[in-house]
Amino acid sequence: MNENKKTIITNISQKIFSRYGLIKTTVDEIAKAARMGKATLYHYFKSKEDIYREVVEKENRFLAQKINEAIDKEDTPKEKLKAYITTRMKYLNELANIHSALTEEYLDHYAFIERIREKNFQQEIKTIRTILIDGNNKNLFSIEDIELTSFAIISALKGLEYPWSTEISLPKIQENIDKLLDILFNGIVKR
Amino acid sequence: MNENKKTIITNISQKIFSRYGLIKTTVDEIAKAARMGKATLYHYFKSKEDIYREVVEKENRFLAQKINEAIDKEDTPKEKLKAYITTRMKYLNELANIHSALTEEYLDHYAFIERIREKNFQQEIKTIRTILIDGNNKNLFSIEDIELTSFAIISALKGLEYPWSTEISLPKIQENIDKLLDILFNGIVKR
DNA sequence: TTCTCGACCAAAATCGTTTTTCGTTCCATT
DNA sequence: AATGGAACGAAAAACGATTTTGGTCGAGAA
Repeated sequence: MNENKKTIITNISQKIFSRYGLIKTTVDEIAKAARMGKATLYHYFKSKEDIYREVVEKENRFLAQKINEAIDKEDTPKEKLKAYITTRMKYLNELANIHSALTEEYLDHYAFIERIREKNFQQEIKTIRTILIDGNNKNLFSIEDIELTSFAIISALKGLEYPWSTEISLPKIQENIDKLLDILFNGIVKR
Repeated sequence: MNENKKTIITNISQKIFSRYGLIKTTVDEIAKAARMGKATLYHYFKSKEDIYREVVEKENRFLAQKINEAIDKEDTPKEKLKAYITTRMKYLNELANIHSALTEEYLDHYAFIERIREKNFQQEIKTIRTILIDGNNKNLFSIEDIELTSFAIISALKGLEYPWSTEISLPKIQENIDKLLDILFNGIVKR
């Protein structure tokens, strides 16, 4: 099995899927862009869906890697959490396929999309939990139910990813993130 | 102008729009259900879209009223905020038209839907701000930037409304709301 | 004068049929 | 084992005819 060919196909189809999505992209298009016959694609992949799954999983791994790198650069759990959300949003904007996979309704009925969403979610839970446990251990946080708190924080952060308001400038988005993190850390109740 | 007829049309069409949505509902259907001729509907309303706008705005007013009633019943800003999110979610589940108006992509390009979304959002901002100011005045909260904090809290609460996770039981949803509110109030940083 | 509604109009949607496209496989060749 | 042009069959798109639907007209009743 030629892993190099598989990688070529993945890289090339990644770009085309980014631009046109799963439906509008044709196998013929991918084959031509990769300078191969269509049958060759089927030598390396099970189906068109399989190519797309590989592309989305690749971007999900890349996203996780970038998030982990950003978190590892910080010392305090506070900075880690901040790095987490900032990096996640930055790369979700860049990685069109994983972004689509997580948000587009037309992909809802694909089983593999469901698995990727679950995986991405478990990655989120794990990452947040790790940061919270670290915060508790360093006596900076005071969290009793780590699991529930992780879940609640992810809910809150989802509100940042969801395109619910149309007229928010980019500076305001960063201000919003900063303030939300401030509230999540310190709360609004007087100390 | 017979306000009673207008009300009859609005109430009847509200039920039909709830069930079938804007597209699948026909003017003929509404006319028959209201026991009127089609032309009569056009005597009271500008267009089909105009009837739908009236229905959605009616539900939005009702939602606001229910939220205000729930908030007024509480004494503390904490309880008010809790009542706010609980009541909002409860009634958004019941009021199919305003719920659709706020969330359905196929309605995105209607100007009146944009205005309703903006109005609903301003209502949210105003309600949250009022609660936060009350909290500050009672020396319970310690908020410097009311506007930004309102905005950030709304972001966080949006994460609860967004159907981002598929396998959440109803009890878990309530737990999640409670924990998120706890975090918003007290933060996770050790006090 | 206001309100009502059946008939009508034009545009949009639906339908059945035909044509084209596309995901996948076949099979000969390298 | 890997390759790729051709072929296959199902699905999607295109097409033209027909039906449906949003909205209006104009006569009549209240």
